[in-house]
Amino acid sequence: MQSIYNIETFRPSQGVGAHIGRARRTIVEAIDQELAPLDISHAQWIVVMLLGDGAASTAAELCKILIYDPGAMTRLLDRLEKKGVLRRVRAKDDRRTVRLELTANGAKLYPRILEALVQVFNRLLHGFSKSEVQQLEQLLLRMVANA
Amino acid sequence: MQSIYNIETFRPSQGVGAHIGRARRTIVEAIDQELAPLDISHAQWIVVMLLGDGAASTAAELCKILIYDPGAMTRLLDRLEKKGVLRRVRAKDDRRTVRLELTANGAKLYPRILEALVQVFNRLLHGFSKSEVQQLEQLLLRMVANA
DNA sequence: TGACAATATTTGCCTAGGCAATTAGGATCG
DNA sequence: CGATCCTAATTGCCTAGGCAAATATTGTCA
Repeated sequence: MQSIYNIETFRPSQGVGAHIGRARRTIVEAIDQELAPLDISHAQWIVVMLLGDGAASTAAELCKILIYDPGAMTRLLDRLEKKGVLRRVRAKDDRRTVRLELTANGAKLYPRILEALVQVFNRLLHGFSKSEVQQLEQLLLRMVANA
Repeated sequence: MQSIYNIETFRPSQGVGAHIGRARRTIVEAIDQELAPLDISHAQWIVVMLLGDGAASTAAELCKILIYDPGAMTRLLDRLEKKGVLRRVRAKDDRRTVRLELTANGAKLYPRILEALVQVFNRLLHGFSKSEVQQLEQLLLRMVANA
């Protein structure tokens, strides 16, 4: 299997990394604008999104998924708890872990975040066929799987 | 043109956004590990990379490319200047702008960063054909173009 | 079992980033 | 020319994140 890049010809600002970075910043910026009325930071709506989606239910899981510092996560969760978005519930089976649950207010937030995401992605994916979206997802998945 | 996602079936943790986020975090983490001996943060090596590559030469350009706060950029550049990585040169034609130049030390840093990037991307893109890499780049470009 | 490693979370300390206001230089157009 | 708007960079103030150490709990295995 040939190498993709070599040091003589690689231009970092034109490589896959630069494109992924730009795409990610574009997405975050667009969703932040969409969610501006909710007065919630992007780190915060990502967490609410993952909890609402059921993709994570503890701080450790969030940190793993997001490659995020546990100390910073504790404080991020503090802020969301103080806002009344979520609550911490000590798990019975493993008393080290704290289960995170959206409150009624947090649960109301989730569909609004979802709506913003759907709207932004449909705009950014305008002109894509479904198979192109799948292709994109598959290619990214394969990159991550190589880590 | 059909919509890609709709609010009833969209699972954010499985969408394109989540994959892009994961890929980006995976890349940054891998490069940070590779560059750990240089004692340089990822925000810093990205800047050195863009300067070395010639993709940017002023703070404003960096901010635009990176969607980054100008105040934070000033201080990031302060740190790199204090480290002796770059210097600020007031432009003659437009006295508002400060041109950024890598110092001899900064210029020595660049190939090491390049090497780390090439190594990491070749690993993460293992098993990709060149046309698949191009496909990935094109799909991401089209997303950003829709912004 | 008992020592020891591993995991989940939290706290302290320091660094870094976001926002808004400020300063300075340029561009535009009457 | 001059009033006004735009752009580049910086600063102050506050918030947020990274790292390392501490605490509590669970898993491992000799």
